[in-house]
Amino acid sequence: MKAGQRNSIAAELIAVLVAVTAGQPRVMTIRQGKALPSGPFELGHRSLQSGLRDWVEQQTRHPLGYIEQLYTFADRDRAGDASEQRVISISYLALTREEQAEPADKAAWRYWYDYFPWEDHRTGVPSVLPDTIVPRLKAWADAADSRALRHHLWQRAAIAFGLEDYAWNEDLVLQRYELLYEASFVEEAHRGRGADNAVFGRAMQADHRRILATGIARLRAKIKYRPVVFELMPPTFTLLQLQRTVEALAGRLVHKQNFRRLVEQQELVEETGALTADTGGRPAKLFRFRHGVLAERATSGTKLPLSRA
Amino acid sequence: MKAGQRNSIAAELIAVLVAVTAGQPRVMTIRQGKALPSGPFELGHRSLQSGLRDWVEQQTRHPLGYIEQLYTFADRDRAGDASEQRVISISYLALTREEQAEPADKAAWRYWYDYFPWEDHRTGVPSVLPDTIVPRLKAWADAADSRALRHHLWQRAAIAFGLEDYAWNEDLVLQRYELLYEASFVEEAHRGRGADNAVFGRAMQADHRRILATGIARLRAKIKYRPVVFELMPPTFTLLQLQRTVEALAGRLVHKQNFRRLVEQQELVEETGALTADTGGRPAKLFRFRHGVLAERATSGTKLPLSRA
DNA sequence: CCAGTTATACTCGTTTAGAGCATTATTCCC
DNA sequence: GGGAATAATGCTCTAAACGAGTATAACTGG
Repeated sequence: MKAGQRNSIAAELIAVLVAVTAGQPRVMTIRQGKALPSGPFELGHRSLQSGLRDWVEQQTRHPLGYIEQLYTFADRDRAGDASEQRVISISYLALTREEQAEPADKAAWRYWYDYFPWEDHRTGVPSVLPDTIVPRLKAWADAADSRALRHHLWQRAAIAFGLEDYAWNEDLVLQRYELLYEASFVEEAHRGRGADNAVFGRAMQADHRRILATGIARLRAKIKYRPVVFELMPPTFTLLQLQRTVEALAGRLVHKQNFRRLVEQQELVEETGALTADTGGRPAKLFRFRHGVLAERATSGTKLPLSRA
Repeated sequence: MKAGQRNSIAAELIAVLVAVTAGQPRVMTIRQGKALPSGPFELGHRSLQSGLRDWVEQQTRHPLGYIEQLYTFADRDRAGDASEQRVISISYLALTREEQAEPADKAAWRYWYDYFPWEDHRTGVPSVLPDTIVPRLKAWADAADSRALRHHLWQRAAIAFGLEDYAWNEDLVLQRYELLYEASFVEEAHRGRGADNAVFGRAMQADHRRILATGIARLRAKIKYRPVVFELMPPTFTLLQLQRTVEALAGRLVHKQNFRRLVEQQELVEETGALTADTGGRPAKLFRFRHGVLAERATSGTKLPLSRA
């Protein structure tokens, strides 16, 4: 059978475009922050990636740098309507430096923790977690029918949110979002019926927030073994700037001395010779990314010296 | 714009279905081992995964267990013809135990090292590497125009194949295949013009061998941090059987005592109480996978205690 | 009984990772 | 000019993880 003739299938390209500015991670959005840049894949596109570039650059006037594929899905219940038209969504993670140029149209950079307030642990555990999310998750789990199910749900919550004896794991962004979705604590879970989205983060259209969660999770995992942070850095930077960027992405603080040790012993950077006329404190050496590492090491990378407890 | 109407797009689902039997890794194929199981995604399918299951089970009569997405692509030069029809290929990695039932039709399990003879280092470096591949790569690199390019190509070869001061890295399956492709050392690179495929492994149709390489690379990387090996194991097994399976996938041997230490201290398995009436040697305890770990640990996993040099 | 084979227990030295202390070099403010 | 505050940077300590090796136990087949 010659495929495609009997099938009305369209492909949609979606980008999670990330930049870190002034120590804050941001994501490019359109429609008042309610959607990620996206557009249909068309016959004229050379490849999926070039199609993505076309759309994003058109919608946001911002060029894409590093790109990596996230996930492809086509679940029937996505659009809500069981129409004849079937859409395959192909999502990407893109990293860039925030440019001077004004984004086009309604495109705008948004702080990503506006969408996931419970994910930023840099200044300690966000109060919304112990105050609201955890008690509600507990109540939700307790409301389950069987004893086994109650235990199972609470177990999942404990792992995802670092409760009981489990430590907080910053990589579980997607699991946390999905748990909140399952428990109907995010607006997307009950469209139109209205929920207090103030507490559970800013909502997005369709499943864009889930895709964003996927992107954040991937990026948090990846910075630990691949030198991708540098895609987000300016040409030269101090080690503290680099550290702040990593911390912004990971949503948690790292041990400064150990971070330096790691970066230097892995020879990820080289001195430029210059110093910064910095904000308060002793002047810092300026570094640049040592591009050689990309060639030398197909493997290993930047492990985060995260704290134990 | 309502997408899809102006575009004639079809989606194809492709599976890299892996099993390990008698210490040998195998992949499910159709058409005399020249193709991976695949089929079009259709409107009737509930999701991409369920569509994949339908096709593979129909073509091979073998049920799929664990499934994970590999990659989605739609490069224009794939099919060779620049036709009006555009195909998006979505590939998956699937793990299973080889079943008793005869595969349907022309479906058959094939040793995956038949396709990549240079990837099996369990009994030492395959002779094809020093005897043929390396000299030819050297000649290929030396034939480049500029001095810079010569150095660059040889550098890439050295990293990918563990030459010069670089150690062999079993995860670089895809990089190695692509290098051989670039150098026109695999049959796929010059379709119809005929090459000695005996040396450079069995060829496959279209880019199926590249997809297989992607699957192997993913699996080799994944067994190091996630307990996915158990998807390939029978319900109970000895630690040596487990080790042999890991070694079959990784294409290299591991240190037996350290492997046991790792598996046990991570509490991946539990004793069944039974022993094996084994082949020669002292009887071994039988273990089963401790399914609890899947719930307990969303992160971390089974690092391989690989040898240094 | 012996050779061969596998299972299993332990030890040793090196490397890595988390944590903390100490010192140096600036700016800001009084 | 003298702190206080802020950063940068150098160094040590400890525990865990990792690669490697030794030793011993339990079985099979001749």
